[in-house]
Amino acid sequence: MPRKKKDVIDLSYSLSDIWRMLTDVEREKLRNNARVLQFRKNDLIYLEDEWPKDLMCLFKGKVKIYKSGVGGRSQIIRIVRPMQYFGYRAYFAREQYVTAASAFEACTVCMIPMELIEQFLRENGNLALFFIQMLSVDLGIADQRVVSLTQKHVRGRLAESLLFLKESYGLEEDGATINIYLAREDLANLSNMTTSNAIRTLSNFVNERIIAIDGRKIKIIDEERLHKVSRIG
Amino acid sequence: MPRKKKDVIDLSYSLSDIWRMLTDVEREKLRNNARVLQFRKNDLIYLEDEWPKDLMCLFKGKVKIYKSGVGGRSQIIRIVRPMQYFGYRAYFAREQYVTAASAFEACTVCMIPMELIEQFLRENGNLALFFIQMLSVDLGIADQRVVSLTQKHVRGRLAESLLFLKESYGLEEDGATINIYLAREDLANLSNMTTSNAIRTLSNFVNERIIAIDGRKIKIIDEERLHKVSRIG
DNA sequence: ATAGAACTATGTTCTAAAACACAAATATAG
DNA sequence: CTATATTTGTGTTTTAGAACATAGTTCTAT
Repeated sequence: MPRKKKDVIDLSYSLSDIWRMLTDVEREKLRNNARVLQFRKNDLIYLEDEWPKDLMCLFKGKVKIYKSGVGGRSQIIRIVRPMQYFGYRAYFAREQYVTAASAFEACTVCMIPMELIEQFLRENGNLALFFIQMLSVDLGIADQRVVSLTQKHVRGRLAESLLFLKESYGLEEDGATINIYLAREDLANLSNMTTSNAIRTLSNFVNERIIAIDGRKIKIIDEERLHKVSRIG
Repeated sequence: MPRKKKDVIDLSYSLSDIWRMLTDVEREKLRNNARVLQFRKNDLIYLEDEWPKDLMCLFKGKVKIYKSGVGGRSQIIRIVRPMQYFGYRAYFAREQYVTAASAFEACTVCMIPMELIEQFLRENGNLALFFIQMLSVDLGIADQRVVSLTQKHVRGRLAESLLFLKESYGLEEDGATINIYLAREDLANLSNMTTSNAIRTLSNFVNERIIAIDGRKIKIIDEERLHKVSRIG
């Protein structure tokens, strides 16, 4: 499904976070081993139970990391935006993937063999700290998420997701419409609720003039209120 | 509240995971900067919103890492057993703690300044990998936990917690009693349910001859069934 | 040793959210 | 450009689990 990218890509820019920590020798090795792949909307990037091989950096597009749970119900664990790294946790833990990743929309992803990354960071304290920091931030978010998803009510969880999507992917030119085209089901899977509940609650938000919807496009009318609902419910 | 430990402790044994990766110079620095503190039952070890200073290694006792959520309801995020490290995530993420830690029972904890650890691992690839691996494993557990806590029903969540406690702290000499003395409330906070539900469900398990209870002591009678309940509910 | 506090147990009521059902509106493939 | 599949929207029913109430029991601190 994925196809190789033919255009020349400037890795020093696209991988700048990592690039700037490397020596010339390391940069050359990286250039020789990095592959850039294209994925289409809904393509799978990796699967639960696969063995991790590559560090992935999202160059373009939007990716969801999710986990299938009880009775096929799926939970979106985190979403990836361009310039972010993913797919490396399982390798470091010496485990198979416990999550799967798929493309919300057409994506360009850079794949770098994890062996190479591990080799680099054994010698490169800054790079090691970079990964330690990413993992630490993500673990903090995961801890927070456990409490939000289990303790907040439907309204609070959905409001939190909308704000989270806005933070992650930003707004369109009108300064109000969240820049992602999501099915209600994905919104539900992100917020730990049924699709009906996502639809219903979204309608309620519209009636309360907190948001406006036009098909799958969601416009935030009253961000203040949305924050409040996210906190209080 | 915490008191300094007077007895001499063999750090090379108690911190062996880290110790064996260090040079002689590093070991000397570690010895000069490590402090060993005693905590009594229910003592707080660190608090939400505090700035992290030390890497902590639990030498003796049992610790819970928890987070207070909506309406003061508390969620136990993870539990710590002897020889495990904790308290370092927030430092690496350059954040205040998002969790708190307290002692289930009398504990001995070794505190090592995080500045020292960071300094070591910048130069020591193995030590860096050690932390990367711990964080990666914990992040995988957290991802798994989000799904368990949100999708499993009360019975499944409680069964999972009992098995988890058994894995973490082991069994007593009889080969059946879980080696921890927990209030029903803690069991509830671990399993994301109300105390009443923990009590009621525990009673049900007793009636079904899956476990036996004697006060706070829980004996696993039919581990097979417990696994099944954890999966199916 | 004993009073008071905290914990455990169990029954009852209430409610948020899931499950189900179906119609209408949109996407997508041929 | 249709035809079919998928997604969205709403009303209704059901249910798991929270909330509440109260009593008995076991800690724990003085």
